[in-house]
Amino acid sequence: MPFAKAYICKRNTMSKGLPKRSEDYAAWYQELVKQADLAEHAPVKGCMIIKPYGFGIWEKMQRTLDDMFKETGHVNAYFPLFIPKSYLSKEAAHVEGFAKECAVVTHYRLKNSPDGKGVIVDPEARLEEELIVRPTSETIIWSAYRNWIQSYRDLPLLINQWANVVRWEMRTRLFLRTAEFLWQEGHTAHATKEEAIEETRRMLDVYARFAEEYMAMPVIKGVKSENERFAGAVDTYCIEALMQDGKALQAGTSHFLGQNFAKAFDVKFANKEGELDYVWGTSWGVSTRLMGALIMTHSDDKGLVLPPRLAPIQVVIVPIYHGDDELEAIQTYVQGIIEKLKRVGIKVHFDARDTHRPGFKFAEWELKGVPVRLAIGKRDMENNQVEVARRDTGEKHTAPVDGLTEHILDLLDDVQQSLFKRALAFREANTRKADSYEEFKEILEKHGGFILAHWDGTTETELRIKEETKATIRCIPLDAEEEEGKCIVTGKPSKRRVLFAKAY
RNA sequence: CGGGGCGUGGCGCAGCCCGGUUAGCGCACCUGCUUUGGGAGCAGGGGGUCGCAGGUUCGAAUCCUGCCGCCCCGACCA
Repeated sequence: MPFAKAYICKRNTMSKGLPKRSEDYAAWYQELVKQADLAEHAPVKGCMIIKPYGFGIWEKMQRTLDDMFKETGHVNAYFPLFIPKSYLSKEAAHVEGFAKECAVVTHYRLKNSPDGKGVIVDPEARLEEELIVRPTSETIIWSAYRNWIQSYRDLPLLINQWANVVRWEMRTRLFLRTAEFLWQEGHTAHATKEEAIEETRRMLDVYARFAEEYMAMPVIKGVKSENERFAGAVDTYCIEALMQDGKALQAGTSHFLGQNFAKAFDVKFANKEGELDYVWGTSWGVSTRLMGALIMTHSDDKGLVLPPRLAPIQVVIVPIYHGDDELEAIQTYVQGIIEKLKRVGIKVHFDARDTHRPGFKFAEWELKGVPVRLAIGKRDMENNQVEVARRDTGEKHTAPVDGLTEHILDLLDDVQQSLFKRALAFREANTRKADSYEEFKEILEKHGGFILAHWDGTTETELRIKEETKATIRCIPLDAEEEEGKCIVTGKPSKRRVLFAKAY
């Protein structure tokens, strides 16, 4: 089982226990990320090292999403990390949005320091045009699309790229907000507005399906208010999830770009009638932030809790033995079990380490969130059974070795479903309606969570609420019912409730 | 950018006020023996330019000056 070995042998801290979520949620999160061996801080401020176990989860996310993108007709490509400074400024709202957090490359050479200590930037080697490290790739991609698109026959253009991007953030947190992060960004071009909007919505649905079916994380699909919209978009759609501490997390966004980038980069096509028109664009992305969402949706005071569909190790087997002979006997005995589990695609790891005792291993695999644990000792072998423990509830039972594979498949499926149901129940219990500003503030202070309230649709009101309560409009839910009401702040008429929360 | 905190073996810390043996503790690591159904015990062992640069002093982890870095909490953002 060499794949699992890399996940377990490199950890450099192993303290007993985590901070309690109820006492210090931020500390719990931070410690969990480190102790479960997902990531650590890099020497560069705001950057992180994603460790093998954390990256293993990300890889599963990537693979699943990538398949979903392919199924919906997209292909992958790769565009450069560096963007000429002039490109960024071609779309007015876009620069405006990103200018404050760009890393800029100004030189291309170092030289030995005159004092003999280390190296310095060679002042002779200044770039003629400075380069921006991409905070997102719309500009460089649309500059290429200009050459790729001439006719309606070139459309739609459905491209995705997996990449790293850099946004120089003031305040960072592992996975949730880092200066450099990994993501995918889809960039599509279409002949009609309707088709582009359809694409925007389709990819939003893909994200929602991924979040719910794989991450077991319920999300609310919605549209952003003007204030929260992506810089350069006409409309920004999003999926919003609720974390265990009652704060909202934007887990993915899909933008309808209108013709904004087409106009900025002069991307025109000839339609069937031979008339020239600007193409319609979309862009959509999810990032390693999903890791943070995953952690904060399911995990508990004992550690990580992973949904089976994204767990790098789905089943761990811990032998309980006296002496080397017994260990060997168990090892032989479980071979058959392991083979069968593998054959149906279950990722299984046999923890044969003789340097740690069972109790230690139990605690460690719980910390790492492995969904199902099997323990096998002499007694079990004699009775042809194993002890089965599920991570999400902590429940243990014994199961016969005969038919174990089917039993485990069912169990993994059950864990997956239960996690989703539990998270959904939590969200429902923490989604409340407020019909006055007083009530709104009270809910926010007492419970946090999502609040559905009427809003007059103006940025002024939105900003005032944000200023006074720290809560923001997470989205206007797509499935919001038509309901006559009055804005909780101004009393002006409103046709539907919007979703508020304090957010990450 | 404001406020707070911290830099001492891999990790977490003590020591610093009040300068003075060989810089200490827990975890981790290595060796051996006994252990193994919920985070093992004993014995032995290795590992440190005390963030960096100056200064004061017979003597600096400790006092002074300057610098650097990181983390946490706020204002902005996925």
